[in-house]
Amino acid sequence: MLRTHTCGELTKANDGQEVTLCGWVDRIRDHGGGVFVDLRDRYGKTQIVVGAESDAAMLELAGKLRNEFVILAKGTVRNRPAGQENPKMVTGAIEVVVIELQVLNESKTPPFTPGQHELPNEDTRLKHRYIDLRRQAMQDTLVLRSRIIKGMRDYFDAHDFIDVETPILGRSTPEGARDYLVPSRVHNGTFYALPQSPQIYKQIMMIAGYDRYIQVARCFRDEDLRADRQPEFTQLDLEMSFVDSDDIIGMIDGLMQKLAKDILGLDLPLPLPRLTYDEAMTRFGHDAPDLRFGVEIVDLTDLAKTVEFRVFKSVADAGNHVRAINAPGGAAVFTRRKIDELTKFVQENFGAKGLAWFRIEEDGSLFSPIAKNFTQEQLDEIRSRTDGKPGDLIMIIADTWDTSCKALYALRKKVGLALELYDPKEMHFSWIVQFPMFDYDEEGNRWNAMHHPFTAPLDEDLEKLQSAPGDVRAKAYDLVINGYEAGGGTIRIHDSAIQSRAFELLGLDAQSAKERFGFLLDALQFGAPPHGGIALGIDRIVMLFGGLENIRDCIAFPKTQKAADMMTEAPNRVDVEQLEELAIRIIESDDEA
RNA sequence: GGCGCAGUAGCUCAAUUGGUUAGAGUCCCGGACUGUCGAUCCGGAGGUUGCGGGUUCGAGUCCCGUCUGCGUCGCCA
Repeated sequence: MLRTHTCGELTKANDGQEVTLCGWVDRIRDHGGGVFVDLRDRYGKTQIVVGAESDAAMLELAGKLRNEFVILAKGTVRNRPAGQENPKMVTGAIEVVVIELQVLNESKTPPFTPGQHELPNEDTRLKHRYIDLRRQAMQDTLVLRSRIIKGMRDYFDAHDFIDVETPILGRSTPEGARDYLVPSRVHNGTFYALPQSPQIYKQIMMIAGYDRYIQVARCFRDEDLRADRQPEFTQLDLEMSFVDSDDIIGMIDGLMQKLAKDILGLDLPLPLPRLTYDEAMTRFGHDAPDLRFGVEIVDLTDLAKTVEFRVFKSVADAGNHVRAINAPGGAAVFTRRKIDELTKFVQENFGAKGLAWFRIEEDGSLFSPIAKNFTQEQLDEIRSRTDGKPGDLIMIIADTWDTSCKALYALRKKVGLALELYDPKEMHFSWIVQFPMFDYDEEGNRWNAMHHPFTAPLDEDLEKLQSAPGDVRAKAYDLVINGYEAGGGTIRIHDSAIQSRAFELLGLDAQSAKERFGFLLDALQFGAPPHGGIALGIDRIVMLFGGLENIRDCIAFPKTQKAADMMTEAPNRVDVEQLEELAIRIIESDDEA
């Protein structure tokens, strides 16, 4: 090692010691006769001094240092003169008086510096990611990520799980998300698919008798990005045999308790709270609600049937829904203009027909442009059902179930944020369980698997597979943290009769099921144990534990919204020779339609 | 694919109703200075206002198109 210490560890205890530090020049304060340099590595910063003790040559060299030069400084640790300590620095009690100074490497003037106060725009950060990754915040996050993954591995190792790698080059099973495809050279005209998850492999590991499997698995989905979604992401993939839902949930409960304690110092009481899917949709309009605050949805459909107001009455009579949320103290924050914006927002994003609202005045009366359409009794009823208090704002969506859920969920999120109804540092863990097994595809006129086609139904719902598929609930569970889906899993079907029935409902005949999943269906017939598992989104968990707002900040080299890497400029065009070997021809489209 | 926000000096931003030579801080270059820690002081350099059209006597500003980044809806079994 060129160095004897890092830049984050020297204290008064090292006074008088001769040390050698290596690092990057973070900042220079040049007084002519004396130069102060903050030297930085990933452990911290230490002030080094070239001053009276130094000869002219070293002073000249120090004067030539610039931001992000890589230097080696050999010197003596010395307590700083009285009054010159810097309490903001961990090493602020000491400084290193330089005896020998070497420039290990110069740096071009960087487009931005890791220590600068205003963060550059994201494209600049992504293009020069090596500079961005020098920032304290990025380093903290990558260390956090490493600790979380190690915590997971330690926990599962202690519970007898084994870590198995599954293929990256796999078979395309076109269902769900789009695949990333890799052309085969040996078999021209055929393609591998990158895994959307190791789902099928881990089930086969159960059939093979490795009853506790984990993997830190890279997954790929060729779909559009979001702040919390990357095309390439990492999940903690897990599968267990001889288990039911409670066993998987319990295992992950234990993991979350450990991580919360080790990483955040939080004591999580177990079991983590569980909500059924129906409950979540009814109370919050979403299957991953943010439970750090209340503001639950109140159903006013029955009341709406009795009112004169045609907008409400017609919706209710048509079998649709009139539902409300109450923004506590929202009247002051959501002005008429803000409400107009919210109305436009729910109309444009969710196709809602409108947004009705009531403001509760100081005297308890309800003010609204539509108030004249209601009797006093009806107004009182609206107020009491929504638990309205003076200063509150009641927002009502009259629409289909689906639209009212989406609009009210989105409004609830905005209300929680705008009214600061929760502490941003708070963490709330919960499970959403008993998802519907299928949802109906109106356009395709058929049932779709809500999770995947191997998900097992609840035992008590088995007979409804014949009579009422839409009412069948699945042995499925999602882990929700602060309104984000942090993981999801299911118990799998290991009974071939039930599996056949599920395929039938999904419109897959025996022949096409065999074509698509033949190898798994075969394997399931050779002694498949009852099994199930879960996948936890590691990037999202890092984001949530780190209190961050987007997933790119949790990944060393993330992709942009158009799935590009700004640093390497991937994806890129390749040589004609490469394409020829793969028997691939590019069709250039010159029309913009 | 839809909707929205943004793009001006290396970086972060400003520029009145469309008006004359596009400014500031920082960075960079040169100089001064031994106790700074967002050092200070003096001087200097630095611009295809993302790109392409259009309107106008005149466009950073208005219009059309396009590219890039971000947010979001669709999408993500």
